[in-house]
Amino acid sequence: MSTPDPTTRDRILETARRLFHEQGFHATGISTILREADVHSGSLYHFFPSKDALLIGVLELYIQLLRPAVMDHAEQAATDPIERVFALLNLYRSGLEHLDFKMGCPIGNLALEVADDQPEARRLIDQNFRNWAAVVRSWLDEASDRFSPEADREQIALFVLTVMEGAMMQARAARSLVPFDASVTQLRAYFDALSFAARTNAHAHTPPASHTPEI
Amino acid sequence: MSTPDPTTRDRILETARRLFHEQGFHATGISTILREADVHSGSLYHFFPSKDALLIGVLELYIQLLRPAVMDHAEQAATDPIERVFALLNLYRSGLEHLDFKMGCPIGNLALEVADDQPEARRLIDQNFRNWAAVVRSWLDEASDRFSPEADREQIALFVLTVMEGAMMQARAARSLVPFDASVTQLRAYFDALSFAARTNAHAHTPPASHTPEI
DNA sequence: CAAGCAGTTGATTGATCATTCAATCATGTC
DNA sequence: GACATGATTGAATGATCAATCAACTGCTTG
Repeated sequence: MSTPDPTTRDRILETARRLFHEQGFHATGISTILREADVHSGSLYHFFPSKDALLIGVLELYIQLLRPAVMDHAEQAATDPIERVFALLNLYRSGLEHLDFKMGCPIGNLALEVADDQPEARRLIDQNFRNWAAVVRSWLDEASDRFSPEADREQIALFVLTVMEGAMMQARAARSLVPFDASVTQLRAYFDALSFAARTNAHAHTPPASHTPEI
Repeated sequence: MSTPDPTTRDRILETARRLFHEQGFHATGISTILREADVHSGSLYHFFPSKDALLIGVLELYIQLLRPAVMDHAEQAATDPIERVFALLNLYRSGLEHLDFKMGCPIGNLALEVADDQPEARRLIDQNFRNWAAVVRSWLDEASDRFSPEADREQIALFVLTVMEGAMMQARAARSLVPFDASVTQLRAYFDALSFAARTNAHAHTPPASHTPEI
């Protein structure tokens, strides 16, 4: 009912998306995609002129999936905007656990595998990252009362993405949630400190914002 | 003088290391390694029985390179242990800039590309991460006066690695230092907050260490 | 000088890679 | 029912992949 008749194109995209996530882009052969999607090569090349074009299609699919497959679940898991940030991180934590550390963030995986000779794919990976951080940013803005006016919420949103990706990478390598939980715990402590600073920002004892590099 | 006759094995390892970093593991063909190292296939397979074994050799090489090629430079760039942490991050920043965002952290790249069917490689990637974090941990311990006793310096060291890897990934995707600098700035603010909390830890107004998940 | 052996040569293997394309099928239009 | 168009079939292409191996070289040791 909800998915009455997936198009051939959709079946190719979904299979490629899954295999790129499971095995990586280079490690996934076209023949495997054809077999698992139950499609012949001519059909694939009818819709996607090359493997690179297929990757672009997958990255566009991920842009569409961000809200329904990721962010909606985080928003459902918590109502407080700050708690939504950590609910989001917890979604990725659950993914690690359930898939036995075999797969990390699909965009992160592609980000490090896709070389510079695929500029369009690189651009779409960047767009995925920007959209992800923009949702976090919107949550932070909802909780603007818990940040001091000097706190750069755009930077903090990028920082949350940084922590998620770095924590996923370490957890996969260690096949353990320890580094992931450690990173999230430290991020939580930072958020607590920011909130504390916001509550006492009229005083003189706020931590100095020194060492901020020129950008 | 300093490198007076690299052995064939060393030449293979160094070429493979460079190409894996530039292009990734799967994207690098044996034939390319052979050409650029000026070696014939039999010689390569005399030392390394398979491409996977070559990857293991490269990862062991990286373990050896950590101190002389990375950490020594960070220690030379700053004497204060906390500043060494940020000097280390600045080394990676320089790498991004210098190489036009084409290459990130070689270990991080491999961490996301190497699948679970190469358990020995995965273990060595984890070892590289652990050694990296252990050096950071040793610096944090040197500056233990700037952390409150409750601050978990082991977790913080893992957190620094998380931030480095996540920031490198985002910077590469964006082809911009903005997300990298944003992440480092936020990490610096966290360190400042930790230091501030340590200086005032006798008071009642320290941020609550709530929401720490059980591990 | 003989024997042994680590190291090297380089052609060759079969498998798999991404991609092509002429033929065929399904569907809607005039 | 003729025609056009989009979609599908599936065998075939040449390139490249990792890996093999018998022959050969140069050095060391007795």
